[in-house]
Amino acid sequence: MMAAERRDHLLSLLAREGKIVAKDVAAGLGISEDSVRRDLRDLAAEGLCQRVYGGALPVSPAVVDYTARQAVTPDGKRKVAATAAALVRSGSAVILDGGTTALAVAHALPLDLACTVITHSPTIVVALLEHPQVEVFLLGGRVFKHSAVACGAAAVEAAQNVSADLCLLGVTGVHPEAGLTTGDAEEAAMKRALAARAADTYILASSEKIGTASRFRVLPWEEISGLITDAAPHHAVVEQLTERGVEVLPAG
Amino acid sequence: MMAAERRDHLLSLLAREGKIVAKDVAAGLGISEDSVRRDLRDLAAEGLCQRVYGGALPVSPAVVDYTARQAVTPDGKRKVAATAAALVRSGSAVILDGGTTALAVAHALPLDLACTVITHSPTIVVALLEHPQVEVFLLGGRVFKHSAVACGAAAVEAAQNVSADLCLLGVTGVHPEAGLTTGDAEEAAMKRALAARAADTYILASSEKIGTASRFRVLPWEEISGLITDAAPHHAVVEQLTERGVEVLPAG
DNA sequence: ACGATACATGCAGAAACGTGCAAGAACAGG
DNA sequence: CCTGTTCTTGCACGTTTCTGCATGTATCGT
Repeated sequence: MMAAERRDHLLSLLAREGKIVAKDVAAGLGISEDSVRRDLRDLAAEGLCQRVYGGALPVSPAVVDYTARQAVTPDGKRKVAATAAALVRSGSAVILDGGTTALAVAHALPLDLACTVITHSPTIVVALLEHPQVEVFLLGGRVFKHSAVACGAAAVEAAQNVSADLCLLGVTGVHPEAGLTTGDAEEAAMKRALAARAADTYILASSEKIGTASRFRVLPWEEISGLITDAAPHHAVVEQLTERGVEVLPAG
Repeated sequence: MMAAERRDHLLSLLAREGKIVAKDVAAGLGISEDSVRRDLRDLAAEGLCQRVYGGALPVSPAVVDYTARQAVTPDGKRKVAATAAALVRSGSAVILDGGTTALAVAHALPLDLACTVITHSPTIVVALLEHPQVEVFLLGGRVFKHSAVACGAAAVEAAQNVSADLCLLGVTGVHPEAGLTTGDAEEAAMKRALAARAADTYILASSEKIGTASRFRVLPWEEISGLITDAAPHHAVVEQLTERGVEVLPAG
């Protein structure tokens, strides 16, 4: 069991169980509590968990930070969402990812727009309830608390049964070398499955995502139709992407 | 149960119930009252709650969403929900219907309960995000705007792939002759599909539903395990149901 | 006013913690 | 192949924190 492996184990355990008890993990993995404590200390230093007496807890309970994120939609996300919403034509079918930016897109859709939205996010569904003309198809599966979307084998399978004109994907990292990335492997797989079911795929990337990379690759540049961002067109990373042939739609 | 975990528990309990009784919490968590009091003292010192004799209250009673929720969730539904929530055992799998009563059940589940909830309601999923220990499986399908649940062939098919110990169904009509009814044919079919996947099925029926009937039959009396209602046990219709062999669980 | 209950405080055992240290593995450079 | 370095890991030790109990005090309901 290597150190990095242990760290991953701890993080996934934290995501899955909502807490970590140092003693139990040590016993479970057959390593000393000291190592567990050391790892937890490091993770806490990186802001990936909150150290408490006896173990660790998520930085802030998944729910809390989700609702908190939901409370305020930063200006950048709103601009990106508005530009993305403009891509949705009346009568078309669009696959909408989960996450706060996608949620902003749902809110940004014209109230009288008639289209079909396919999503794996219950939050998006709830948001679209106030769009009477929008037909919603929900992809089911195991719900990942962290991002409040359906993931896993069942969700991917459900995605195989739909097709759409457009797919709007959120990611957490947009990097010239690393490509489009997100922090969870299951989510990455789900996003790939969604993108594969649409004729065109656009990435929603508010400026703070530009130039950063997360752990898991979602898609290579070749497989997306374009990137929607509010970052300045002359931004170094954006220019690099344009050179690579990525179509960048400026938002704002 | 770690100290930090306990604090979180207390805070969420406070947010949900609007008050904390030290003795009850101590008994509920199986810890000494001293620990609870110590925690409450600390929380009060941080301004996160207001210490009072016997327990604690929120810092500002106005911000408690409990009161707001209480306003929209009638007393009857809350009682029914609480009784239904008590049926859910730790580690079990429960199918939860859509609708306001089922939503009340989701809110009534203990925050530290570990179980699996299967539902076709995005609203329920969102509500359960604040239950870190609850594993949620979402059944996808075409979303019916009227009741905000997934219905139709895809949803019924998705339901075929799950099994549960318990199914909690809401209906709009409970009538001795007409049986259990609801206002939409698709929803009725979906409820049937859900009930078929659980070992036991209980009906959530706040008192205003008793004695009324809607257009579409959901299930015959024989196929349910019981009825949870806040209607008086000597209510004419309830007595009739009891005579028919329906197990009635009083909520109150 | 009085009994019952809740409370604060002090205390002791237990558990968790941080730190220093040494043994071992991985690795680079000679 | 050897050697020095660095990193990791487990252990030992002293320290801190937690928790339940006991004691005495404060507060509540009647």
